[in-house]
Amino acid sequence: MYNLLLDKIIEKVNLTCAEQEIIQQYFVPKRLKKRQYLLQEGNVCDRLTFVSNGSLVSYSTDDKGCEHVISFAFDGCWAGDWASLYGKQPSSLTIEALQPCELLQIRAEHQELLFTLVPAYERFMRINHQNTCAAFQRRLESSLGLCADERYTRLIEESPVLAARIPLNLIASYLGVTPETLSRVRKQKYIPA
Amino acid sequence: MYNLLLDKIIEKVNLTCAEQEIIQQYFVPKRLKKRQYLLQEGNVCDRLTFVSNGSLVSYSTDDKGCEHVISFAFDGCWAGDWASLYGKQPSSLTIEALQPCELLQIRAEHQELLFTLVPAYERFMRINHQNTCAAFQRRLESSLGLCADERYTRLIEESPVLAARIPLNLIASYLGVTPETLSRVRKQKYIPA
DNA sequence: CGCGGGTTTGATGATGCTCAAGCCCGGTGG
DNA sequence: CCACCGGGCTTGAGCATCATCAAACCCGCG
Repeated sequence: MYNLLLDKIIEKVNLTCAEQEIIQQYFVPKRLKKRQYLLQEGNVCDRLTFVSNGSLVSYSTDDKGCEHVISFAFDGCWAGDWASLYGKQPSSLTIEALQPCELLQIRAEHQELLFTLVPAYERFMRINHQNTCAAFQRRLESSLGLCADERYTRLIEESPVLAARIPLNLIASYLGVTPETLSRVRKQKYIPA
Repeated sequence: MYNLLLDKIIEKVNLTCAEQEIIQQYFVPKRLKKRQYLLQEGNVCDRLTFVSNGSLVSYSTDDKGCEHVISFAFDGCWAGDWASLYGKQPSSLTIEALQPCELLQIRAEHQELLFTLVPAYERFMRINHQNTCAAFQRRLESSLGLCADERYTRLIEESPVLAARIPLNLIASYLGVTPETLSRVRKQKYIPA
């Protein structure tokens, strides 16, 4: 259960056995069934989640009740509402299990402790957040600069895994279009004749 | 020149005088005139920039030559192409001075050194990147969930400073609409009669 | 077998873009 | 000092993209 977590960290920084022990102590396991919520809009997100196994989706809900997918998280990914977690504000996101999940969670205040106890963990998180920023930036670039079919094309180029594992209506939401539009884009793309 | 930089860091973490000295040594000053480029699309972004004074805009350019503003940076802000800086890939962004700027820059490899020499600096950057993630997330939420006039309304609520200092055509680009559309939105909003 | 979620298809309509022109205003040079 | 220029902003008309609404379809599952 903890193997993937430690592997992912060791991929970026060195950890002694003792440090690995400490890290494990602060991450508590949690299971979610399909369709269960990890976080609901309005609650404060007070812990960071690592996905050992399964998949999660984060989405915001607008005035009209429409849901907009902000991100997905698969095995080895991290999930949470960054704005809530680091701003101590109520979450605007809902996070839900797309499949049965095995998760590892650390509470925000425990993570602060861990940063001090294991500096390498803090370094890991710094790197992790750098990559998250980079990913968000790229996402914004496509969202602002490309039209529907280009966004879809780029998505399947860059994240074939995602395209394969996620139902089309959620991919549509992630791309910022309706399922109908995505359907037409795909038709266009694969039956160009 | 270095005061604002150190202030911003000390706002989040403690620094001894010796550490402040070390940090200063790695940040080298640079001046930019209005309209000058800090980074051009295609080059690798190999340094992180702190704005002591002035303002910068980062934008990506699409196939048709249209520019899409990704972010602004004012006094006390950080700028760079995260995807390029942390992914070692050619930048898809151009960064340009909107006003004469006084900047402080640190090279990526020097920053790695600094992380080790001054752990508090690494902590600061971790926090800084957390906040950047949170900001990107909020931006994506409005971009996906709100229509043009709602995005503009939220912008002037949340960043009146930005709305005051930036010409409308750049705000339009930041919001993902054309200047014409923004103009009509503003008319609508302030002359509702 | 029938239900229901996800996907597709079609017709219609709104939002926001494009193109084109005019306006406002500050800066420059005669 | 004024006339001219140019960039930023506004306004208008027509149009493309994509959303909406509605219905049919497909297929796994109870």
